[in-house]
Amino acid sequence: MALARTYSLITRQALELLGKQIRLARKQRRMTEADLAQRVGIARSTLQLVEKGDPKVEIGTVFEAAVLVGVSLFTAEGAASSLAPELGRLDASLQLLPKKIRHPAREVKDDF
Amino acid sequence: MALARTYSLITRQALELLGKQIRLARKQRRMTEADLAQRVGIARSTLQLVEKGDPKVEIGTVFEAAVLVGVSLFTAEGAASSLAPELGRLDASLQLLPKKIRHPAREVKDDF
DNA sequence: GCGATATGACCGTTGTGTCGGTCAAATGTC
DNA sequence: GACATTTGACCGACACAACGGTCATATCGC
Repeated sequence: MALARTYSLITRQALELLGKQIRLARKQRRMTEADLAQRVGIARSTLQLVEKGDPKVEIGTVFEAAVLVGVSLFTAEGAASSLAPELGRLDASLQLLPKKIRHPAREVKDDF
Repeated sequence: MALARTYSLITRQALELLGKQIRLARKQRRMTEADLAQRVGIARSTLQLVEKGDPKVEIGTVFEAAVLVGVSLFTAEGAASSLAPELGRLDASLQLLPKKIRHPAREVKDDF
């Protein structure tokens, strides 16, 4: 077997959180696993991994499942039909920075 | 070739947003692609997909990259060392709902 | 209670994402 | 300006995640 990849605590918690949000939202909408899976276009077994917060599922499928049950990805509660404004702001910020980083950051402070 | 999976606009925007946040944060920390990729433990080519917002990368790698450059996943700006409280709340909510959904939700309103 | 069915867990096959490499172009440094 | 280096794009091979199926169990509706 290959060496298992490791994930930070925050990553694992975020994954578990997202999965449970999806599961909760699905139940609130009275959908079965099979039903939601079909809507997302994935197998039921895959949806089970998603709701468990498995790190190895494609991010696109997880996000899509979230959207289909009404879990807002970046915006607070409900609202947010478009993320365009934020995208624009990010583009602007990126323009301000140099396109290439030279100084390969000798030592970065892992303060988190 | 197989039929390409489709993703909703919101999903695509969220993916692009997250990718650009990572890219921005990486540059602000003066890290090169190669540097960050190595830290995350993935190939540079994969990191490029992550920063582009490609839907088919593993969600675990994307989240890990985000964490490593300081992009907060669910909490607002900076803070948030632990997501435990939210997890607890979700668990509580889940307890309140029936464990199994019968009524397979004949028609769900796709209002989004 | 009983029947229907949703869920949890598991498994072999197969499609495909990841790797690691290359090359050209663009950028920042001196 | 010249050089070192980062970035963008691409590719074949391999590892492995998704599929979709099964089975046992537990739960809900009646």
